[in-house]
Amino acid sequence: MPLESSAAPAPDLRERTRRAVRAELTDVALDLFLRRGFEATTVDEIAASAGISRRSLFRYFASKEAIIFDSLQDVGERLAEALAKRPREEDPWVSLRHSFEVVTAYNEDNPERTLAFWTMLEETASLKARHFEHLMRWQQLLVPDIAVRLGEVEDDGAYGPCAPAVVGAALACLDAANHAWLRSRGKADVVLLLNEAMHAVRPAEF
Amino acid sequence: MPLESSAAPAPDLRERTRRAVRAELTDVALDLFLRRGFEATTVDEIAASAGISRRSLFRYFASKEAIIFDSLQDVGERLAEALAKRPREEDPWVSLRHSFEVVTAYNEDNPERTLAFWTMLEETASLKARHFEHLMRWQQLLVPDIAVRLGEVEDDGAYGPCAPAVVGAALACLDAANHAWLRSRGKADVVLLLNEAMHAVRPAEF
DNA sequence: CCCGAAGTGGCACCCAGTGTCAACCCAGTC
DNA sequence: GACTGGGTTGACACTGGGTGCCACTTCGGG
Repeated sequence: MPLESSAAPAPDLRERTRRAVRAELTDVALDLFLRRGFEATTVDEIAASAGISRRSLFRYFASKEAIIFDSLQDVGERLAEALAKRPREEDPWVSLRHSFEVVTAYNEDNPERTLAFWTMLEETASLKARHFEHLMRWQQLLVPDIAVRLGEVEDDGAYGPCAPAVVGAALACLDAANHAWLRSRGKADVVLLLNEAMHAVRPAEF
Repeated sequence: MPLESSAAPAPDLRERTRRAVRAELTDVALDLFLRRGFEATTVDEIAASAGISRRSLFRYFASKEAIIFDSLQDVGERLAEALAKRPREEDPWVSLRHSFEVVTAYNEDNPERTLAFWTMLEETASLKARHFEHLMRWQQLLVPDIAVRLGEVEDDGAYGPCAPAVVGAALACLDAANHAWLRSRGKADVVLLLNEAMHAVRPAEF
C-alpha cells in the first residue's frame, strides 16, 4: 500500500507519517463500523484489518470511540472562529445561525458519507452520548463570545445562565435540523430545516 | 439492619423486597461514589460493601451507571405528565417552563445531595454522557405534545424540526440554569435562573 | 558510525458485563 | 411431611475495552 512517498516540504516528517497512519486507521475503522456496526466490531479486528498491533492502535487513539470523533475535533474551533467574525452589533441568534454554516457545509460536501455516519450514531446509544459531549464542548467554545454580546460577563470571567442557554438552544436547533434531515434520508435541505427550527424557537431575520 | 418489617398491604412480596434491595444498593453505591469517585469505585467493591455477589448486583442493575440513573428514570414521565396538564392554548414555551417545576422541585428538596450528585456528574465524562442520554429521552417524551401544540404533526405521525428544536432549546435552558446553580454552589435560586435563561432565549411571561 | 529518542509489538493485567449451571428458598399441593 | 416448580443466588468462565511494562527496531542527528 503506497502511502504517497514524501515530496512536500513538510512540518516534520514523523508528524506527517503519524497523520497519515491516523487517517488510514479511521478509514479502515469507519468502513468496518458502517458494514458491521460499531459495537459488533472489535478493536482487534480493526487493528488486524489495518495490519497493526492492538497496542499500537491505542497509541493513535485513546479509545474506540475516539477513532470516530477525533476527525470532528476541530469543528468546534472553526465554529468559534466563524462566530467571532460576525459583527458585534448583530443579534446573537442570527450570528449563531450564520456560524452554523460551517457545519451545514460539512454535511453538504459528501451527503452519503455523512448520512451513513449519523445513522450509525443514531443506532448506538453510547455514540449518541459521545456526540452530545461534543456538542457541549462546542457550547463551551461559543459561550464566551455570546456572553460578551449579551453583556453578561462578570468580574471573575464567569457568566450567568443566559449565554449558555442561548448557545445551547441554538445547538439544539442544529441538532433538530440534523435529525429532520436524517429522517428525510438526506432529501431535505439542511439549511432550510435549520432556518425553520431556529425561527420556531426565536423568530428572526436570517 | 432492620428493613421496616412488613406491615403495609403490599403489591406482591417479592417485588417489595426487590425494591428494598435496590434502594439499599443505590445508597451503598452512592456513598462509595461520593467518597472515592465514580471510576475509582469498582463494582466488586460495591457488591462486597452491600454483602451481595457481583453477579447478583448485575441482576438488579444493568450497568454500573444504571445504579445512579435508575432512580431518575421516571422524571421524564412526570415531566411529560406535567406538560400534558398545561392548557392547550398556552404558549408552548411557557408550558415547558411550568412543567420544568417538576425538576426544580426535585433540586430544592434536598440541595446538598443534589449538589454532590451534579458535581460528581461534572467530574466524570462517561456520566456526563449518560446524563445527556437522559435529557435526550426527556426530549423524545415531550416532543409529541409540543408538536401537537405547534400543529406540526404530519400524516405518518412524524414531525418537522420545530418541535424537537423548541423542546431541545428549553432543555438547554434547564441545563444552563442547573449549571449556573452548580457554579453558585447551590446559593442561587434555580427558579430565578431558569426564568432568566428561558427569557434570554425567548422573551415570555411566566 | 554510533547514540538516543520515538515507535512498535507482545504480554500480563484490570475492570465491566454476560452466559451458564448447580444450589437454594419458598410457595402451593397431595 | 415429602414433592415440585418458579424465582433468586453465587460461583466460574469468558469476552472486550483499555493500561503498564519491557524488549526490540527504526530513524534522524552529531
